Amino acid sequence: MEPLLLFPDPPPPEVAQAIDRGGYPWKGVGSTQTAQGSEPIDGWAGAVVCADVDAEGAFALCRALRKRDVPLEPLLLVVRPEQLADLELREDLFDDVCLVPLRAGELDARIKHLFWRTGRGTRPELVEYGALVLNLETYQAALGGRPLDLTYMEYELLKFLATHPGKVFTRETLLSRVWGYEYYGGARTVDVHVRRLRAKLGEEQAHLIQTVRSVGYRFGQTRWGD
Amino acid sequence: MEPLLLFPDPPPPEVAQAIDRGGYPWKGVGSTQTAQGSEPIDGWAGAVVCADVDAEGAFALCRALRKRDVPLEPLLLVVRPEQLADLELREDLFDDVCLVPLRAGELDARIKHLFWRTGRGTRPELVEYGALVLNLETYQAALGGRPLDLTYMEYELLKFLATHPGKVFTRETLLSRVWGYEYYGGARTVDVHVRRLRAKLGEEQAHLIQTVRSVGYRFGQTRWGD
DNA sequence: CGTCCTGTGAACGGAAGGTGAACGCCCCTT
DNA sequence: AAGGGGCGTTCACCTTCCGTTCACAGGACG
Repeated sequence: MEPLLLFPDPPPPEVAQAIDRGGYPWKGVGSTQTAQGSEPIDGWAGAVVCADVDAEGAFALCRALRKRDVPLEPLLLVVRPEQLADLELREDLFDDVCLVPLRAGELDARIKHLFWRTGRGTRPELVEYGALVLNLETYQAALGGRPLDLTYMEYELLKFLATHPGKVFTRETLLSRVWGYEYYGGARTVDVHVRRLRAKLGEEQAHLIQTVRSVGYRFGQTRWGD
Repeated sequence: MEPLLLFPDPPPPEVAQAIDRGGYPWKGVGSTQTAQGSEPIDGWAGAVVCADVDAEGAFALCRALRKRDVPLEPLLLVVRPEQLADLELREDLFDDVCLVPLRAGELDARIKHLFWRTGRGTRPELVEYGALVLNLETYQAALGGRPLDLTYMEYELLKFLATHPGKVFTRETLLSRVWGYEYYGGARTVDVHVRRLRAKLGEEQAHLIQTVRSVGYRFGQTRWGD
């Protein structure tokens, strides 16, 4: 795991101890310049900036970390209660705040939640497989940025397949899972929908849906098959 | 401004006082059921859920508020320090935490920051999407400066759609969210209102409301990246 | 070579949504 | 109290779309 950036250097003992207890690697940084120089190859996992002593330096660092091409996230600010008022016009500089003196477990819980947020939190519900992206909220599909114009059943079928990559489904299974349990109709219907999906995926990506002879269909690559 | 939801009912005095000091309107809610029943037409501005006494009830409420078609945001959880460990597998239920006993100004600062993050609170009186502007205070709508003469339901429907651009809503969802939970009527009513909205938007902008066949309606263009 | 199985093209039929109009309710005016 | 206009709702009709089916051809496998 990439390390957390901690300001200042050395950081307050209680903060460093709390982060150590959470098991996160970290590296102290004393100024904006050293932050650039000592940045890991894979970047920082996040930052914990203590503004309790050198408030000006802390805010300057936050600003610098945010103005980069890839703004650093998440950024947790540690301040004294009296400094809360100073945050009013600096909302864009941080993602969460923690007050000193720290309370047991609070810093750890906040870091956990921040990681969860930036990892999976507010993002729209997506189903992704390679260049294929299905947006479940907007009922839209795209392949390498190019939007796919799918009908309802095509979308549902592709969604089901893409959420179970590599697995083979019989036509009957697909009919019951995608069309509905009570569905009673010809199994060849699946074939036709697969054909149209392949056509819309384009010759390039048509192989994403593979035929497993005498069994059914499979979505996605197999590591040792093709 | 729409009120904040506060749990439980009545909320702890120190929490209620802190929110009053921030100048936010609020309404106490005692259970998941009453939360539905007493919800304002324009929805809640957010929620502050105190889990210090009735933790189970608080988490159940959070879950209910998040599982809706339009998840309630932002949601601030208030817990005792010993409860921090209970949050580990419930990261999706809240946006921020605050510990009791409260420290001066902390709750207020957190609510401010949450509103800033979610984009509401800063200017709740306007809803903008491209050339479309809805003035929530005066109940007026304009398209590229040209005022739109909308009826009440047309305005409400357009407002709801425009505040959730890109997302698809079924007719049933629109009926329950725009018309009200207890509404019982034909789903085709939505179609007619959509038609009139499209007509008033003009041929140029009629595409702002898109039909998603077999699903419902969607407002605005796709947001793939941002 | 024969048989299964799947790909392919086309056609059918039904469902979903657009459209125009009418109904009924409420409120305002006279 | 009667009349009328605005507005939300409902209905009937029609068009378009698309899911389904069929027949046939091509390919895999024994």
